[in-house]
Amino acid sequence: MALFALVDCNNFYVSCERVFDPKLEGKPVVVLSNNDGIVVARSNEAKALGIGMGVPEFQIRHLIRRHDVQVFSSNYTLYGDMSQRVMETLAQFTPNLEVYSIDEAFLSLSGFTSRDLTEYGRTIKATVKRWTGIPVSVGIAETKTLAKVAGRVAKRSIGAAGVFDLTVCQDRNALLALTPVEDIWGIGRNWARLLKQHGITTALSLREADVHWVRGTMGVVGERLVRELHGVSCLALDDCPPPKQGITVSRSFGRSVTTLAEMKEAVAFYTGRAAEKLREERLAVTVLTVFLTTNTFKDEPQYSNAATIKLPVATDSTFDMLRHALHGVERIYRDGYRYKKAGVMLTALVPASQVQGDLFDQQDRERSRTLMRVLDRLNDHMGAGTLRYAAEGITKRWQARFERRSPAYTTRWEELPVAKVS
DNA sequence: TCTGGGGTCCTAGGACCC
DNA sequence: TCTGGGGTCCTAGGACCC
Repeated sequence: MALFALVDCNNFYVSCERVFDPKLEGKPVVVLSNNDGIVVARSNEAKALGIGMGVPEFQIRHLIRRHDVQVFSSNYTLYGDMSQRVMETLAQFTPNLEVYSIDEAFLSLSGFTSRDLTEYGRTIKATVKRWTGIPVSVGIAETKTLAKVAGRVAKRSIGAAGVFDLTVCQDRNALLALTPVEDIWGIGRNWARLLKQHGITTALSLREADVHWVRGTMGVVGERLVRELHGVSCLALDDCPPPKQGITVSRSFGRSVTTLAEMKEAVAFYTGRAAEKLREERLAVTVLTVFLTTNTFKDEPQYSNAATIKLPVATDSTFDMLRHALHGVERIYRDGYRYKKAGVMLTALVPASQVQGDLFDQQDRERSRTLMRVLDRLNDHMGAGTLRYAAEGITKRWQARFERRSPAYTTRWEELPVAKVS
């Protein structure tokens, strides 16, 4: 029988901030998205105040002021590093580990059935807390979907204290009946609405729904989900993820961009970042898309467009990508609009080691590769942006704001936390 | 004044081929 | 009257995830 544990970091970004600033413990804390736009993580105290996920910051200012909510800009360098520490800790417990997202992992526990799994879950939870400072909850069940349900119980039930094993649960049906459909992994807003229209409101009623009807309305995804709720594992542990299919870098601007020159600077910057990620994955790109858009929330003239460029030869060189990307911007940019966002997408990726040559390719690939290697190493060691392209510009007035960002405690020497003894 | 960013998978429909 | 059938590939769009 298949057996999974879902390990989920509690309020992950908030917990990362708390590790380095314990005074935040017990207080309402939120972390904001890029550009300090919306709420992306809340402490339990912040949730209790009614602060929703994805709510724009300006809509909750009154709550922030009244309850002295601690607000942070997101610090992805810190969260990425902390995530890696958590995942390395989990890897101590099993080689069969799927890192599902920045704050979640599935562990295969097949073959562990002779143990007391709740006890094992507690050991995992305690070890992660001790080694990284991050609190997690653990859900255990025969399928990934049920492990998610178990994880939800682990988090909410006081008795569970952060660990819940569904396989030894006395009354599984009652528990599924207490799980609203919209809280099931794989059921989003649209499907929840549709299911409710048909009287399906809980995980239990979805499990008991007619499979053919589900297949007809929700396709194979829905059918798989119903089977998973029945305890039939359809989603295997994916412990060696396939190579990325696409790389996107896009940002909202800190203030509107209204000139072609500034737009080109922003796109040059995004292209540089995308190219770095591409080289990290040892991939090369064959299709590059540039897009830009005005602010759809505003009542003003709207325009958005994209240029897709098929490259003659797959490349991982920032210079190649810059040339095409900037040409793309020139093609789609229209004067007279206030732009809010732009981005670069790299698709149709191939392994960098297998790039197809081109008879008419005049460039010295080897030289450009050496240059890129030097550039990446330098930026890696000396800090991002140490060496960058003239096309990115100097002023960067378009750059997003992070006004309340915590220090990069774990990844920059000059921002290391200091312990003072008095 | 102020509304994120980066992904995956599935499906339907059209083009094209034999 | 009556205009094949089946496969593949690609793309756009819709759903979802964190």
